[in-house]
Amino acid sequence: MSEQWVLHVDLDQFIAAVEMLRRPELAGKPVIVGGRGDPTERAVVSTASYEARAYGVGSGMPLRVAARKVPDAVILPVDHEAYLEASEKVMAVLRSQSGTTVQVLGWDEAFVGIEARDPEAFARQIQQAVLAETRLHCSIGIGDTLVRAKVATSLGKPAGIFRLTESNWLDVMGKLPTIELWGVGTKVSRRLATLGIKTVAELAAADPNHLVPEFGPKMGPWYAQLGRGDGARVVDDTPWVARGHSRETTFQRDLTDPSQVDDAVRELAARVMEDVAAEGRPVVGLTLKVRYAPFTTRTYARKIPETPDPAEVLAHALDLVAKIEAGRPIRLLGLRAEMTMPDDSRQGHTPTRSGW
DNA sequence: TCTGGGGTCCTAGGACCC
DNA sequence: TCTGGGGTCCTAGGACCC
Repeated sequence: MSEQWVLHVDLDQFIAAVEMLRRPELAGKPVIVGGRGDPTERAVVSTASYEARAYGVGSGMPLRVAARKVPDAVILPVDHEAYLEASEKVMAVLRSQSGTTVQVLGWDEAFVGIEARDPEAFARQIQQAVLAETRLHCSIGIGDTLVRAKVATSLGKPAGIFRLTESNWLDVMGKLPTIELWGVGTKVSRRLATLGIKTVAELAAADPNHLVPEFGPKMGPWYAQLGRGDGARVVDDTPWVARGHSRETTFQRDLTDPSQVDDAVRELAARVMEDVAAEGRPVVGLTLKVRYAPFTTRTYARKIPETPDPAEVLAHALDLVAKIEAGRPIRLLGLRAEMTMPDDSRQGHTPTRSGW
């Protein structure tokens, strides 16, 4: 009997692997990709090769710190186009396998819905096809829900396959801390601990209503469901519809001059509106994000009358700039444009937390 | 030597209306 | 003079993911 399965395909050290493909001499070396490849600049690590991770370098770490930890690391600039191109090849391979439904989650990962008697055999076939077509290795999680497939992948890394279903979920995951769950980070795991919930098993056993006072009516029950590995079982390949677009820049030297801030907003608005225009949808809201040095972040948001006109959007953006605290040095400036949804409702694929 | 850039969603609190 | 609830909209902030 064939059954429905969810596969979660995740490329191993994707960005570093792509760099090694075009520079084979890097294989086996500690490779760090981040920013413009200059460790003296304000930037963070996008990906580190397994060799670099052995020194304690991970993504999100300041590039300067990473460079200090691994003095002989090869540090490369981020090359979005190259990763996008590699990603599209991988996704094409996944779609080309017969009977697959592919839901892309990012450059280097996707859910793949299949019907199979032997999902491990199917997964091996995918790994071989991806390797043959792209020379990239991937790990695959197999699950009866999206959440279990996603979590299973990390147990199969690197280049492995792991199956998590209702029947072995608690055996495998029960004793692990809640932070191992996808969607539970440092803050939430700490708040769960104050309720006496430290492990996945404890979360799975929690009464959803007991979590509502702490996390609210949606998130409370959702965390309880996560603990059980429960959720959607069907991979949804409906095309993605973006809710908005944003651009951010971090200034290498803090900005204090208001005219410089104005110029920066003009530039960000222009770049954001390029993306918006490409979709031909109007803008309905704006958010300006400011990081005051050293590390306070404030957001200023505003609904605006629906418009597709970049000049109008810019005018509203410059209006928001007036809210910036005068005289405080600015380190990061971001601008986000929210767009209408088709039919003015949420259509297309919506991987909301509650939906998963 | 402090902390990127692109996203998503949820919650709280105030304003306002009936 | 004092003050009900319910509902919606908006803004700000938080949390998480890759």
